[in-house]
Formats: sequence, C-alpha cells, structure tokens
Amino acid sequence: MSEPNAITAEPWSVLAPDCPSRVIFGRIGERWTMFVILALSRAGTLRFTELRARVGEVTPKVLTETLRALEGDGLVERRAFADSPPRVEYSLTPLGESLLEPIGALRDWAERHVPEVLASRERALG
Amino acid sequence: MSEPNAITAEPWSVLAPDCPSRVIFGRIGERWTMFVILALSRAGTLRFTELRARVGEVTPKVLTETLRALEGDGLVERRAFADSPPRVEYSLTPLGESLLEPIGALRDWAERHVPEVLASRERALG
DNA sequence: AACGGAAGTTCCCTCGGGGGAACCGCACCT
DNA sequence: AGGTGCGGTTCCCCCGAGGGAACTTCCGTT
Repeated sequence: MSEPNAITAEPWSVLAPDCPSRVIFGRIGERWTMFVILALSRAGTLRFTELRARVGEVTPKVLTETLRALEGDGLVERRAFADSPPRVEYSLTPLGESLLEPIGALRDWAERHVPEVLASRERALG
Repeated sequence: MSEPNAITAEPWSVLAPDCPSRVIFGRIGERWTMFVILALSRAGTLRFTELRARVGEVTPKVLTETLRALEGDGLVERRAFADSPPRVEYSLTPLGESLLEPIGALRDWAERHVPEVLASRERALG
C-alpha cells in the first residue's frame, strides 16, 4: 500500500480498516458527503441553514452527522460565533480543498463515460 | 475551488438519480467494488474462485452480485466456457480500464494525505 | 458409485445508515 | 410574555446491503 505508483499495491491490503483507499472511499461514499463538499467548494463559506438549503432534502440530524464526520477528518472547518442569533460557518480546510482535484478527475470521467454506463445498464435489464 | 476547472456544475444537480457523479460514486462506494477492480487491474484476468481468494472474506453470493453489477455497468467482462469443470473468466473492459486513471488519482491523494486524516480523527476522539 | 471441484443459487437473518418528527436553549423583538 | 430564527439534539423506526450456511448442476476422476 506504500508503493509509489497508483494501482500497484496488493489489493488485499485494502481490507485493512486503516487502508488509505478504504478510509477515503468510505467517507466520500456516504450519502451526503459529496453534496456538502461540492456546495462548500462553490460557496467558500456557508452557514448551517444555507447548507441545508443547498444540499436538498437532508434532515438536520444527518447534516450534522456529515459535518461532524468531515470536521473530524480535518476536511471541513467549523467556526462558531458567540452572536445572537447563533452563527456557525463551515468551509473547506486546505486539506479539504486539496481533495477537490482527484474528485474532479473522477467527476470528469463520470461526465464523459456515464452515458456508456447507463446504456450498458439498460441493455443488461432489457 | 469554484475556479473554472473541475467542480463547476451546480451541486444540487447531483441530487438527480442519473447524475454522473451519483452513478459513479454510488458504484465505487459499494463494499467490494474497489477490491474487484483493483484485483482485476493487477491480474488482468481472473476466475471466480481466484477472485474470491484475492478479495478476501467475500461470500460467493456477494461476489456474484458485485460482478453482475460491474458487468451490467460495462466495466467488467464475463466470459464463460463450456468446459468441464466450468470455467468463467473475468476481466476489465476498456471502459473499466479507463476508470483506473481517476481512481488512481484518488488513491494517490489517499496515500499522501490519509495520515493527516487519521491523525485528525484521533484528535477528534481524544 | 462415491467424490470432488467450479461456479454459482437459495433462504434466512442481522445490523446500521439514514430518515421523520419533535424538542431545546438562547437571545433578541414587540 | 409570547413569538421567532438559529443551530442543533433526541428518540424512534425502517429498509436494504451485506453476511452465513447449505444446496445445486455438470462433468470427470478414482
């Protein structure tokens, strides 16, 4: 897993719970993670309710969980102000922003090739 | 980055069930998908039981489901021979192989930055 | 005639991610 | 003294991915 090149490590290493790929794919595979990251990447900084509005039908509980997880991973920063009404601002950390590049690569692939994937799915079902 | 490169589409578009990012992240986020792709990328071609052995503790049922899903997406090819004992070979399609590049980018990011993520997690719990 | 291996299939169960709905503390406003 | 907006929390439930374990079919081997 510590080999220099991309897909060269032994696949079974990925079974370890702290395998880098498991950690990252596990996180970004969660239901709302991508929405939050993409929303923050566009807006820069958002408050809780702004995030709710942008992300869609997420419930406050789940949004809180998602944000706490990303904060725990050091990908999102949470700044609370002692104002009234309370104000909390979320933004990507530098680490979080550095993740945008590889995510973008996957996104680009998706944009280009998902039509093929969807066509293949339909063929498989038809 | 809201810069004109990677992450430019509206985030809420991602809510649509056929949004490219949802399709792809949904698939590679599944439990065994990455193991199968990585194993095939290393070996080129593998039979069912070889795959079982490499991927680890996966049960035959779940491995079958995973392979059928990837086959349905056009990412994996399944070739069955009328031999006896039966022989079935799995390999990546060209489409599946083209996915290795963006996955590799994410993998590289993971290799480089997961120590930070894990350190952050430990801080968050301690 | 029994055995074994390949490639699954079938049935049943468990576990937890995710969702719904309601509640909470605070400080203003009026 | 009641209402409002913010940023959550609490409790409860449901569904489906994933797992366990046994069974199956087809043939060749011993």
